Amino acid sequence: MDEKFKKPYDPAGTEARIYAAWETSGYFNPDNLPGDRTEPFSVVLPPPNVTGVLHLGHAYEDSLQDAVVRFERMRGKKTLWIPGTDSAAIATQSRVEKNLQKEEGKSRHDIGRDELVRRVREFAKASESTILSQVRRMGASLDWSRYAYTLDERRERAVATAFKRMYDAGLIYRGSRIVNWDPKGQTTISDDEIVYEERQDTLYYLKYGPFTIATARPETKFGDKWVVVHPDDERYAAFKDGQQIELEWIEGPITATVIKDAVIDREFGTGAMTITPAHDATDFEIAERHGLPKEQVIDEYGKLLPIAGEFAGMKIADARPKIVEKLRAKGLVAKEEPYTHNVATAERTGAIIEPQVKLQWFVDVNHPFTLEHSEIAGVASGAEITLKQLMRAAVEHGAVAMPQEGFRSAYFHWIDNLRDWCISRQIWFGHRIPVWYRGEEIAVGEAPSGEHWEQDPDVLDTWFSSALWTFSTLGWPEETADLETYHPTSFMSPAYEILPLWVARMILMAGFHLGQAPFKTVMIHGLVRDSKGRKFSKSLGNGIDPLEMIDKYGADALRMGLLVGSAIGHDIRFDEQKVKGYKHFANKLWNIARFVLENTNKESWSDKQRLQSEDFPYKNEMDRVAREVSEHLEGYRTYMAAEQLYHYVWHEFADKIIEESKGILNGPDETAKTDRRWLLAYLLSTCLKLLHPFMPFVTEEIYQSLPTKDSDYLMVAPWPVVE
RNA sequence: GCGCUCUUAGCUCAGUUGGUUAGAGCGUUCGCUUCACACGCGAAAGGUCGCAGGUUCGAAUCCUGCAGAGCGCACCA
Repeated sequence: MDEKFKKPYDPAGTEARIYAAWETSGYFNPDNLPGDRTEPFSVVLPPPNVTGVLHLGHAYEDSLQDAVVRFERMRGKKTLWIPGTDSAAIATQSRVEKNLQKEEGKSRHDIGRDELVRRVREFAKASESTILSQVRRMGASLDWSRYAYTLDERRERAVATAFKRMYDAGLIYRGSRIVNWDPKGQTTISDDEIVYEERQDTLYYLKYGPFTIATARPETKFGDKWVVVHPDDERYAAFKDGQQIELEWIEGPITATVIKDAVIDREFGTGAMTITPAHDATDFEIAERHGLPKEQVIDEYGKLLPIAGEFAGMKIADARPKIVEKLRAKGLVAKEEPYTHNVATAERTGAIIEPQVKLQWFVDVNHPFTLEHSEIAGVASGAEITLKQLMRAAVEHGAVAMPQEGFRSAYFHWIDNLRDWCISRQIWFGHRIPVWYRGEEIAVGEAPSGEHWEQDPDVLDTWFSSALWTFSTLGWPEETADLETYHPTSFMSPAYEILPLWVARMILMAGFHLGQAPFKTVMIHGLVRDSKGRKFSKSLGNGIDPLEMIDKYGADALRMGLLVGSAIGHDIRFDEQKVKGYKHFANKLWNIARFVLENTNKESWSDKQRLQSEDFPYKNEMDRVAREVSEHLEGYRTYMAAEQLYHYVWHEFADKIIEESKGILNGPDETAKTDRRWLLAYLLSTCLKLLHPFMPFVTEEIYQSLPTKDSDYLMVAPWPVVE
């Protein structure tokens, strides 16, 4: 027996060495796997932010996916797990900008676009190694030879190609539309990047000629020349659609027009409102329907424009009380009441969103196109379809299996409410929009030859490139062997937070560009929270560094602590005591190995002896566990599999079988001894294999000390096959 | 307003398609330096599975209603 077993298991002294050995073996790359493997199994890692550090959410995600990947690899599949990082454009740029301001007192405009982009790239490159080495410490069996970055050259090509093809199909268009403008970040953001916050404000009832209108935003009202009521509202039956009224308004007398539109909620306020098409989505739609102009009142910095008369140049917050004062003085305020409502804020910057009309690029989700080639169940090749319908069909007919009912409904609910996706962002770091202008001319896809072409200054929403991830990582748009073999990918396990942001858009992109699902099964997981159920956040100071947990208890223990007893899809409360418990379990396994190795000989491991009859129940029981664990893993019930193994190893194998073996091994019956030794060897080797997906390090370390092995590494040892 | 999830032992949670005395970890109590392991061993206490109905031979599990907790989406003039 190896001397190392005389001391307790030491994860810190083991894990780095084992991981390095795995990397050297080349087995993370499916091209090097032993045996004749035909059936592929592929997963892409949800790419962490390139400048980020590993948090417990990643740790959980890595544990979950690695368990599945290792299981499939041992089962003999051609298994590929692709690592990558995401540029997280807005987050990364704003971090560099913050540093620039702090260290040099400069803004991005001081150093210019090229210099800023250069610095952001540099910063991203410098921090890349941190997150990658941290993912390694979790034991993740990723094929590093296929590492991808959302902003590298190949992905750049994929993005430009995707953009062009969608543009040519009429699915990407440029238009003046009302968008979510973040005055602090100075960029548009998508609907999914908005967080609603409850605020206490005042609802002002203003006299508007014969009407009284309610508003929370008097500062937008300067240009309001239309008053809208519901067509069936009897209170306003006397007014006709299109009727003109002279009235006194903020800056003097104006001519207002009555409009009737069914979008009005008769119950709200007085049932009459004036509209500000340039700064409100609903108002914009009304204006579109009735062909009204949309005059800008507030600029990109949240300041009032000249239309606001003496208030021009003021910030909204400063202007509002002064405007109300003036309205009061003119006797135009009928009533004021406290008002609780939700205010849209930007997820990143926290700024209040100012809807603005802007010329932006959009993905049209309702434009019909012909899907020439389709492998998606329920969608025929050559079908006329919209992106929205395609996204729905892929899940509805099972091309993407979404076994969790609740998330399926959430997905459909999201699809049904989906509007066109604004994909342009007014920042500098990211995939620049592949469009060039020269006067009225436009070139899409590649830079055109000839002079005086100007590239669009905006960059693409980071989720545009992320949405291509399952196939851009496999070499698309080239028709690579990888793409042929590994797409659609087998499995995806993202957090529910990014179901719409990412999952749905991957389905959109893979559907349009390949006529395939991006993945066959998606298992959505929950969030890791602190012991009180709160989200981890900097402001709460409740962060837990997974690396610290690994240092203290080992990666195996952390993995088990995150996986056991946490049903996929539900939030997890992180419990350090639980992790500690699994450190003990790793040590228990270590001591089981010590006992078995001390009490067996080489023959016990190589000879396939016939078992004594009373030993058969033990073998059968082990085989039953192996079968159930396999079934659980096949159904992605990792939490069940891990728990069952824990229970079996500790309370059956150790507590009962080993205890009983002591008597037999010290007894007189030589045949019984031989059979028992064989049993112990059989049980240990089977348990190591079954536990390997969950606790790869300790199991591999023990496996390396076995007298005979089925393969050079446990990582590629054949999974116990049981009828 | 629409929708989703949860409510099981002191705490944190499992319990896949309904089937024998409802499980785990931690914690608690008692006893053990027993020759694999004190990162351990042995034993014990602890639950009318949120409440009320229903379906069924049988319900923690399915259906309906109610209560509480959390979350998402929409509206928000």
